[in-house]
Amino acid sequence: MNSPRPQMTLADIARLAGVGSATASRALNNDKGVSTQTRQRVLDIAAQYAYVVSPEAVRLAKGNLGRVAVVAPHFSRWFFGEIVEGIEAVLREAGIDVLLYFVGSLEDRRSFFDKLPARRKVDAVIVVGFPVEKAERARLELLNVHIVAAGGQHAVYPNVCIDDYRAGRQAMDHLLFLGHQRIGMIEAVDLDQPTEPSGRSSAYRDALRESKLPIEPELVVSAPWGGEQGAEAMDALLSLKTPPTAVYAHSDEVAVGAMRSIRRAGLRIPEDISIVGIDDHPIASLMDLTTVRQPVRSQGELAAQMVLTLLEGKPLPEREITVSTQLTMRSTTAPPRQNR
Amino acid sequence: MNSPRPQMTLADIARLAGVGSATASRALNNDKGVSTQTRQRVLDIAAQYAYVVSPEAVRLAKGNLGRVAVVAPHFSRWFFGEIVEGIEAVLREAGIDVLLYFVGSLEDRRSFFDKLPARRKVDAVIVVGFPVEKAERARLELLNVHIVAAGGQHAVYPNVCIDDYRAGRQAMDHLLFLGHQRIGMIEAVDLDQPTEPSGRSSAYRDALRESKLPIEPELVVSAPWGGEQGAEAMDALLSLKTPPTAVYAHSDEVAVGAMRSIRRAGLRIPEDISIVGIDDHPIASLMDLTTVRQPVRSQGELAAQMVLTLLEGKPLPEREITVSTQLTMRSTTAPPRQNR
DNA sequence: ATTGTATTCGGAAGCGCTTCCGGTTGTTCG
DNA sequence: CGAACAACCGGAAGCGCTTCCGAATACAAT
Repeated sequence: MNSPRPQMTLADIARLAGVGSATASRALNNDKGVSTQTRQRVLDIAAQYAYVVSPEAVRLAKGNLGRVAVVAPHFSRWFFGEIVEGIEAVLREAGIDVLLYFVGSLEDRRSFFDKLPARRKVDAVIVVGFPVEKAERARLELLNVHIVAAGGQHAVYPNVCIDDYRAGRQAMDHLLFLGHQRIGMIEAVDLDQPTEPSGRSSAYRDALRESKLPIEPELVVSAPWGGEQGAEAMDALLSLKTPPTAVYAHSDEVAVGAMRSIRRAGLRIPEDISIVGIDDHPIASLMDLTTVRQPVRSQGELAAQMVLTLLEGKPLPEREITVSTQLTMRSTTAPPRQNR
Repeated sequence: MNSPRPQMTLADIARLAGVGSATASRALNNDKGVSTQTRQRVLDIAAQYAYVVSPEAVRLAKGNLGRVAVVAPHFSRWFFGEIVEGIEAVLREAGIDVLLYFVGSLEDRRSFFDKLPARRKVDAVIVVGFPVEKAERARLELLNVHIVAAGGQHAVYPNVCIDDYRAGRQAMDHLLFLGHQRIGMIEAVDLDQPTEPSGRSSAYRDALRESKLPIEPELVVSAPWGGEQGAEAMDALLSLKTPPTAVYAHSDEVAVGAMRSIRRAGLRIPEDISIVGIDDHPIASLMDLTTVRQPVRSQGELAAQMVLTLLEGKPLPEREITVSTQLTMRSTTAPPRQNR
């Protein structure tokens, strides 16, 4: 099936073309110092024998790697896939290979950070969507590699992300503006990742405080990212003696889950309960969900570009890029019943 | 910031440990033929100086690559992300690196298949979710690499996928069993990919035919994968003089889009119109969508395992693996109005 | 004491490429 | 016509590792 046809080497091509290996190399790499005819001859021979270079040898000789690692906790979630697409697109453009590391569980992470230094495989690593722990940072520094974070604030490294606090405020202020007084929050947390207090949460409290509204602990429930979890959280909110008239969810997926609970409880959206999410996940538009849009793909692209300039040895124009978010009103939010 | 601390080489470690480079190599690789003390000494020195091997050199010397490419048209769509997760998990387990190639547009594809052979970078490639064209196949064969297809039927190469026809029948038979007589189909197509007649479509016609129901062309509309497109397609169906009482969509995303159209048209699901999708996308559960479930992650895992056995030079126990699908009934399907 | 067998180790030859450096040509200018 | 210079090319030295092979030492068997 797979004929192990002997791979030709540069030396073979050189010999066949009747030139030295140095010349062959120059011809193939489009370096100067080779006459047009010689170059053509080499190229022809190479094409004829389907010559392909050995990237290992090239890299060994040149001393660079041309590879960057992308580390993320998931890929099946839209946000991550989208961001990785962005990264891949610009990196490939630059001729750099993208190595994928999927580190879902804490255990995976640990093993990733342990083994990484053992194999000097990449020029840089892009960490997508989770904070890097102290110990992990130490490992990373060991191998003398550039690090960039995308889609997760991370002051330690150059990073690109949204302003979580601002996004949260956009959502909350919208609800407040509509006249809601009793607003619930479904706080998204990640069990597997070391979690830091999110700006999305403090935005909730600040907004309430500024509106002179009480902050009632029973109105905030937390749930892992994900629709099912959002649904459960919403069930909790719904079982309150006096449920909220509006809900602010940390993500669209969570919000959509919550919507199912509301629907199943026989309540209508937005007549009985308003709901707003964050992300502008494709599903948001399909569900007519009001949300705070964040550009995801470009976060990936920007992070990749940072890596590129870092790789060129240039300084970063700015260590932290914050991409802007905007409220996208659809039809899951409306003034509370009594105000209509 | 990034101290370009000189990287130690094997030779350095060997010298420091007072042994030959051969011995150092053996010690580090846990080969036999090294006394315990010597080995320990080398290991200590290596640890102390944070020695990391150069994978290029190792590969050059050993002659193998240890890398496989995963090629997919998207990553932000759940199906692809999930399948890639599966692949990555088993390949990493085996110590193999996963290179990512995202080939959304036709153009991307072309350039991918053109350049791939120019850099003998991988031992195998896994093609996810799209058929490989003739010309591309030729390129692939050129570089003497294993090829496996996942999530897309592809008789040419070893592959793992679902039985599209069967899945379609499961959906259609369900609708038919409920008593629907006028069933629409939203056929998903991919503009950027060479498309082959899908088993999902022939299932529709066969099912109708077997039930002695007429096949009306106006009842089938096609749309690119994606919610918005599904919504538009549904609009078309809705604008028929007599719209269908049930709709079979080729994917959940399309189905969910269609649901929005139905909802916006003031119709109720399933009372006025039933709808069934394929995939069991997480969103399906959130929308209470009846669908035909396919195991996605395991398709990725199985494909990766195929690659592994291929890489070991063993023959494949079976060239084609078909994973089974099952109807998952939720609440978007019910008997048509008049039959209740 | 001698021969034999294991065990441990180091030298050195690659792996396939890039690149420095010096040698040949061919051209141009004084 | 000779010198100066450019353009082109080949030999060979790495790049950092693995691995073959032979040397050295140790220890058991004769």
